[in-house]
Amino acid sequence: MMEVEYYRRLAEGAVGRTVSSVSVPDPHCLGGLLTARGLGAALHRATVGAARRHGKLLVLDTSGPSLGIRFGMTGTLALDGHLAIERLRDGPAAEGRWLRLRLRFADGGELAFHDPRRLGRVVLGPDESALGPDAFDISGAQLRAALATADHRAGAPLKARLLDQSKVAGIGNLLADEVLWRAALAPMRPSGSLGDADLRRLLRHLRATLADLLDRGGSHTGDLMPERHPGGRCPRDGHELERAVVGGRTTWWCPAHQR
DNA sequence: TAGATTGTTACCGT
DNA sequence: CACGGTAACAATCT
Repeated sequence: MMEVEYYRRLAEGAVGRTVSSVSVPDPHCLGGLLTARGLGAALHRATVGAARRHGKLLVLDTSGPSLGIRFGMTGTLALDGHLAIERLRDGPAAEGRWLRLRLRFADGGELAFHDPRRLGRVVLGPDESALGPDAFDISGAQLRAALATADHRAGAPLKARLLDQSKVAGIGNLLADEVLWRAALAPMRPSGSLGDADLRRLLRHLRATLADLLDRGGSHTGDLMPERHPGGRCPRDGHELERAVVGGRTTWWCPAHQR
């Protein structure tokens, strides 16, 4: 999601520019019933009004319909030939090998969506109502509500709730592990079991981690990242990390200090 | 080579 | 019905 914020910032450079044509080298990237022809007709001569982000969804509002882009695991964006993430500058995306969608602007520039693994999707009029509050500006009350469970229900594991985009929008697998590690909370704890002190600590570390990793360069830049392998050790106390599948994703945590 | 992968969603069981 | 777990998707990388 941090990555998507980089894409949003890059896409701000498209604001005020008018689409002259749309090409879709890989129609597989089109979501729902959208066709290349339909997308082209909808965006032709549309002017980009804003580049917004809601969780991992990038939204380009235009004078016509809004364009929504989900990046999957490997999608990335380039504006006027400049990739959003510098470390990918010389990568295959720069060759155009995985170009899935390209908007050309009347001024001669272009916005390109590249996606090697093709899990990303492009839609018109994305449904944002299914997304919870954005992790960047979630309040304490909203976080409490996101983790709350129905009476007498144990609830999903804490990490599963954090990954649920309808509860909190924008937290991915690596970020979830990093935040829980920093907040000293075990990922499999029932989400409804957190007390006030736990919730305050989680919110504080969520905010700090987002700011920190955004500054460092993305969700893969966390302190836990280099230790996510068999034999990896906790950077805080040196205890061997444990691995399990929680919330459907590979999860690494320190059994010594995460409770 | 076998296994893992930064995400989403349809489907299934409780 | 609401909730939560699982597999599938797709292609690449280690």
